[in-house]
Amino acid sequence: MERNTRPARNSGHDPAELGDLERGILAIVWRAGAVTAEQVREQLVRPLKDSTVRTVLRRLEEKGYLAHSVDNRTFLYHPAESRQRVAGRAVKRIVDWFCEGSVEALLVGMVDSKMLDRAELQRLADRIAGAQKSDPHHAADSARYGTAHPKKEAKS
Amino acid sequence: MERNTRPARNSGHDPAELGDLERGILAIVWRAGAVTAEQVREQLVRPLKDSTVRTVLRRLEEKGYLAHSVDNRTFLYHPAESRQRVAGRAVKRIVDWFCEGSVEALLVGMVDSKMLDRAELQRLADRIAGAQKSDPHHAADSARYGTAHPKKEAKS
DNA sequence: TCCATAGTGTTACTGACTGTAACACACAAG
DNA sequence: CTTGTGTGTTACAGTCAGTAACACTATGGA
Repeated sequence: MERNTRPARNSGHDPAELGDLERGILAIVWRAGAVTAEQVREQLVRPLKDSTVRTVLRRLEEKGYLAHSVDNRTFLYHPAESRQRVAGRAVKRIVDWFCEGSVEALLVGMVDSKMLDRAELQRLADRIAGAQKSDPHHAADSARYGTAHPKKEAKS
Repeated sequence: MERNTRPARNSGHDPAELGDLERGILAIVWRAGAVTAEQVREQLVRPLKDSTVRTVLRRLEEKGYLAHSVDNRTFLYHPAESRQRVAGRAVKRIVDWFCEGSVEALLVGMVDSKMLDRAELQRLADRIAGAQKSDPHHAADSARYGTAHPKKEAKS
């Protein structure tokens, strides 16, 4: 009888449902492209035990955000999806829940909350339109939006 | 020492951090405009005890989503913020977390995920721009984006 | 061959949060 | 004063994230 007694926060697998640490680690992986648990650990601001980092990485993989390949006995984690896609899905959920599916309402809300002004929105729309037209099949980019993080040495 | 041992899922107060029931009840309040716990209960699909509903309403108020006035000994809950604003904030968080603040990256992700096509984005941009121009100081609207829900009796 | 090392797999505990609700208390009406 | 009706308080179970210890396993050198 499916007792819906539990919060079931993570039905499916949605980005907003990540904890701070998970999100932080996910961000590190996205920036680096591919990293080992050790490398992730090194980039953390807080000192965490190695097993902690690995547990989180494993959970992120279980949740579908990461994937890994084995490079000579060592796990090399890498994104399973681009940040943009994940963000897009997360936003879609929000739009469905809070704006009843209306993207317009969302954009209005953003402009409304001074998160975005109409001029910028217009510019973005133009740029997106342009980008789409000139490159209709990009999809897994990651190093495009000025991370500006010198981390790079992620052992590629 | 502030042990950051706890998940602290709800730092501040963010919409994505709401449970299903909370979200559902919040939606009901948004639709109705102002309701009593009893009315909310009536609109729920699942049969919940009156105290359950009231607890959730109180929690939503604690979290800042709702506010209430007392109408002759009875609480009348109403939204503390418009859906659009809440959605806007939620999206902002996502953009900050997953797109490093780049709204453009987000929009790209949405287009990318087929959540939005560039033509529609353009149309929306135009409409928003127009709306903004004609009414540069609106801020706490709520009943503007065709909820299309026959409010009263919202349980349609 | 055998051990130390590096890395993985397993298991677990704690605290926070949500869903759900019982129970006690207060006040208005009859 | 009794009875509703509605509020305030308290609680418990389940889930999840943060955090980590411990066990296990190859691999390379002594």
